[in-house]
Amino acid sequence: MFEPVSPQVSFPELDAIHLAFWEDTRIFEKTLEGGADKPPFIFYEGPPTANGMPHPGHVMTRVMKDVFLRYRTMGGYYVPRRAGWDTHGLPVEVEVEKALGISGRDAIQAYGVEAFSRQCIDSVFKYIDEWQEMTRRIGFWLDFDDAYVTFHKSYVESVWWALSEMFEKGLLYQGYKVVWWWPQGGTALSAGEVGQGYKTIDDPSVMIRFPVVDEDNTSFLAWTTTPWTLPSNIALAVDPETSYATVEVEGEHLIVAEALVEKVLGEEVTVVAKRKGSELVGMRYEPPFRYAEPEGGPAWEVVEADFVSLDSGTGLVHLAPAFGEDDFRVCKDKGMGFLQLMNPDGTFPATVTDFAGRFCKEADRDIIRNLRSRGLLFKEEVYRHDYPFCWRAMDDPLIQYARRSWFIRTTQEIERVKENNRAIHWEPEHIKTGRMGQFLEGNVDWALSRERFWGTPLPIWVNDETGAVESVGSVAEILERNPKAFGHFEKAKAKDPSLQDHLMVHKPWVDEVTWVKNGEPGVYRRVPEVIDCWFDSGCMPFAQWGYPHRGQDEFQRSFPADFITEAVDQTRGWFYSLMTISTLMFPAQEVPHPFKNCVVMGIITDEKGKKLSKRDKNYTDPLVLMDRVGADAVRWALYAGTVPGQNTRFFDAAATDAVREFLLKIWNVYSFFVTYANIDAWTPTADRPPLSERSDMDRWLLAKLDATVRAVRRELDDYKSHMAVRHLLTFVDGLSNWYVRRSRARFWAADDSADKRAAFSTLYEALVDLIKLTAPFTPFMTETLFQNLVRNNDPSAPESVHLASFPEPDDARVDDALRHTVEQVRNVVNLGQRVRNENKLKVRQPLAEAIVVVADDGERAAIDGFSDAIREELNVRSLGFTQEPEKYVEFELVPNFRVLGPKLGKQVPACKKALAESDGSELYAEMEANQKIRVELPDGPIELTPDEVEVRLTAREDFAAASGAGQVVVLDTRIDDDLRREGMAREVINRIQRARKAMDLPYEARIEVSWKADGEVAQAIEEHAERIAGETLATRFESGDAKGATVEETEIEGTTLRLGITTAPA
RNA sequence: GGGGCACUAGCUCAGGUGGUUAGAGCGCACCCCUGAUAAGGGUGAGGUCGCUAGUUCGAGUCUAGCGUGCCCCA
Repeated sequence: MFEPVSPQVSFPELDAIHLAFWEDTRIFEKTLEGGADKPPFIFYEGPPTANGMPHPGHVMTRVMKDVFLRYRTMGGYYVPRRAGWDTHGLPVEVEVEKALGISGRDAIQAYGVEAFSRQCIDSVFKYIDEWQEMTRRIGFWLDFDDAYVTFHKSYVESVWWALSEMFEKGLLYQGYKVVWWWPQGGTALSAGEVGQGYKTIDDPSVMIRFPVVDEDNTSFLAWTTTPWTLPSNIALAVDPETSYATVEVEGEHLIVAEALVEKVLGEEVTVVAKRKGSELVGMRYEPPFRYAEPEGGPAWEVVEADFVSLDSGTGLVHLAPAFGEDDFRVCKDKGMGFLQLMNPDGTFPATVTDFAGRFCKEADRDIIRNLRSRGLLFKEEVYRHDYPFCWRAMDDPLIQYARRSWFIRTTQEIERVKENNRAIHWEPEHIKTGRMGQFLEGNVDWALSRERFWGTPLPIWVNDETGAVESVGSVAEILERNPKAFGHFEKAKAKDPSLQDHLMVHKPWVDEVTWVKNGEPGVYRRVPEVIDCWFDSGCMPFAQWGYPHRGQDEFQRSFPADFITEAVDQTRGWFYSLMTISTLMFPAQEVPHPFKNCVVMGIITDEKGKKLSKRDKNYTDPLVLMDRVGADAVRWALYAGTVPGQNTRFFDAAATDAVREFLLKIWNVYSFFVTYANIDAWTPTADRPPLSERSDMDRWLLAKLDATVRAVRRELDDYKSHMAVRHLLTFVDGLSNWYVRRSRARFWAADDSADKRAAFSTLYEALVDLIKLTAPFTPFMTETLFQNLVRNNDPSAPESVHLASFPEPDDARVDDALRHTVEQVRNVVNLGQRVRNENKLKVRQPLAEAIVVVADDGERAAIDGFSDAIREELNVRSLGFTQEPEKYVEFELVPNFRVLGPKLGKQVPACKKALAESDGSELYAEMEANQKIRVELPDGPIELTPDEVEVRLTAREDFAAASGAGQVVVLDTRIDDDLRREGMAREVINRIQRARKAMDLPYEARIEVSWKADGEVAQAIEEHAERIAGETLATRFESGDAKGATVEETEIEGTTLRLGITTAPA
């Protein structure tokens, strides 16, 4: 027996039951048992930051991870799933700053770095409960107990090891990086922060003379909106392809882009000479200021650059590499020198005698005045543009400022990174050559260091006297150099035992670690920087195990990963850091590594395509949504609606649809099955007729199921979950709307026939395989079905559907011809229903005949095999196949382009024309008779075989007929007395059924009916009394005064019918 | 400014290698069923596949240009 199933179901309630069940019985842990005997399937969890609330985007990546991991688990793999947390970086610091009500480096230092770090460590798991609950609720199995954490000492030591290796290989170096700098705050801002602070302001726009050396009375006219950077000028940039004109203006010669002459200098000028930009390159000029000599290379020359625009300015751009990213890049490429005449606090240093101590932007006016007084200023205007300010102090402008910074020389090994990238299976494919490929093409060295507090400290120690540099890869290496290096930390810990050991490798404690070396003067002290937290997470393949200091075996076993998935924003984030670090660290490893397959999800937006944001409240909290519709609905909506790489408009309606379109359909079939199985006491141990003895309908369902199994496996193997979803939907439609609908009578049958046993067996087998097939997608509902259908009846069955095996292809079930036939049959039924609809012939009214016209003999016979089904669906007494098709249809022969295209080439249009102009019926007859036809083409006659043409049938208009997909269905619309009375009888059945429903009778309840009617209706009832009684489960059905518990009076074709209905005594 | 992605029915989206009647769900209209029933189902209307060229016997699908939107970077 099965537990009775209500057609009404609350999925959220079932969720709660299964979550408890899985936890109580430790199903997740059991999927990991026997790991040594199974092939491993390695997954890396991209560590989220738990100091923000999870939102639907996180739900999406989590369910996407889960479906492939469950699939592999059921496929017999050992699939460990270790959680991880990303815990370093600016977002954490900002949260803490907010909580403390402080802001900026100085404020943090004033507050105390020690206390600040301790606040950070407390903050990183602020929302860990919400994260774990969301993860649990959505059904993503993840091992949180053993999570890796990026701030843990052993993790940090692994990262140190990686950095130290890179340092030894010369891959880690110090250089300059231009950042957006907040002078008043003394800190760089991240791109995200910069983006938040734009204001529209007016800046001076000045054109300055740069006198040409060796050309008398001639100046370059260059343009800038930041006069304060002029003392640090290094070069002028021109576009090599643009034409530059030397123009005579009031006795002097000025060089500007030819296209801008009129705009800049007016019409009253004489062009003296023209030169291409490339000819100007290398020319020297007098800089406007000479407070200091540039270092590291030549200066004050014209160079070419790719960003010079003619939209504004003069076509020559002043370059100050210390204060512009483009400037820096161009000057570095050309090997130019460097000059940075500006203190980090935004004031001019003493060297700049005229403006010493002045704040950069405020000095602009004086600088312009100075230039004017020396005759160098040509023109001054006001330039209105968007300029970034500090988002925390909107009066403070940001400036671009070159800072000393540590880099990883990724460019040195970039070809190997590219090779690795090419070997990875990206889903969607275009990431490989597109977003990631292009990113790698433009690769620059990884700016690694951050002048912040809460991060992995850069493990570089510099001798404060000799400048010698050392890197270390572990605490042990430090202790070798100085056994008492952490004495201060031990002391602090003795005073406060709550101090976590993890903090000994963090600021400020690690900054106190020093050592000296025998025979060497000076003390080794750590550099102040911490590192980019993307480097942390990129180290996770080995750092999660503490490798190489420990966890050697674990690392070997779990490297590289088979599968990872995150959203597209990780392309330049985690995906890049994983790939690059792995390439640099493990040069001998066969590509791809450290992951083989990567599914890149798009981002989730609201229904209008807008990014989800906490502030706009344009999404429902995932937990609230799940409590409303259940986790499976949310999961299914995401699988059905998201395609890798594509943005997804996810809104609550999609989850509601998922319930109706998928979950409830399966539930209805399940409920139907259990109801009748229990009535008949059918159990899985009953006799199961062999496949060969089952009906076409049964074998069709199982053939369809098998095709679905193959398709779903193929798509999941290929990481195309959205395609797998479509196959499942198609199967469920066939199961519900064809198999069950057509087979219901077989389940009602009173006797214990072989056919009924076949029906139960088939439906049972299909349901069980279906839920296994679906379990990775909707783990909750499928568990319900599995427990009741399988586990309840078989104590030896797996304890959970998630411990069961994923369905395998079964060659015995394959029957492509049968699947094709049923498609044809369903099409015939649809066409017939269309004819009825168009002719207003309700299905209740029987008709004499349906005539099917098809162009193919074999198909005709196959369809005839389903005659019963078609006759019932269409309510016709007979199904016929006409001998004279031309009476009902017109034939048209069209080339089979797929076949004829390659064969005929340019003659295809001629062939199509010739066929269209011939008499289709004659051609068809000829083809039927000879299995070939002859067609005259301009280039000569050709012969066509049946597979080279396609026969199209169109219904003639003078019949009640419909055509489509190569078939025509004609209905005989004549209704004689006999048919009409049968129709009336069906009306009577309909009225009694409605009354039963109104009486709320259980469907197996027997009734007694008395009826009263006149004329043809009475005659119809008498003729069909037995059938009426049978279908309505009436044990007595007789004419007479309508009396009973319920008396119904209705009308059938103008005749009054009175019905008296009583429940029959048991 | 650079790179990437997208543009298909009123809405949300599918459409592996180009093949001639472009699909689904929702919504809408009409209807059916009433023993899966506070469910289920059918039929229909609705599309110059963003625009313009090109390649091809044949383009939603390939190429180029343009337009619009989104994402990443600057």
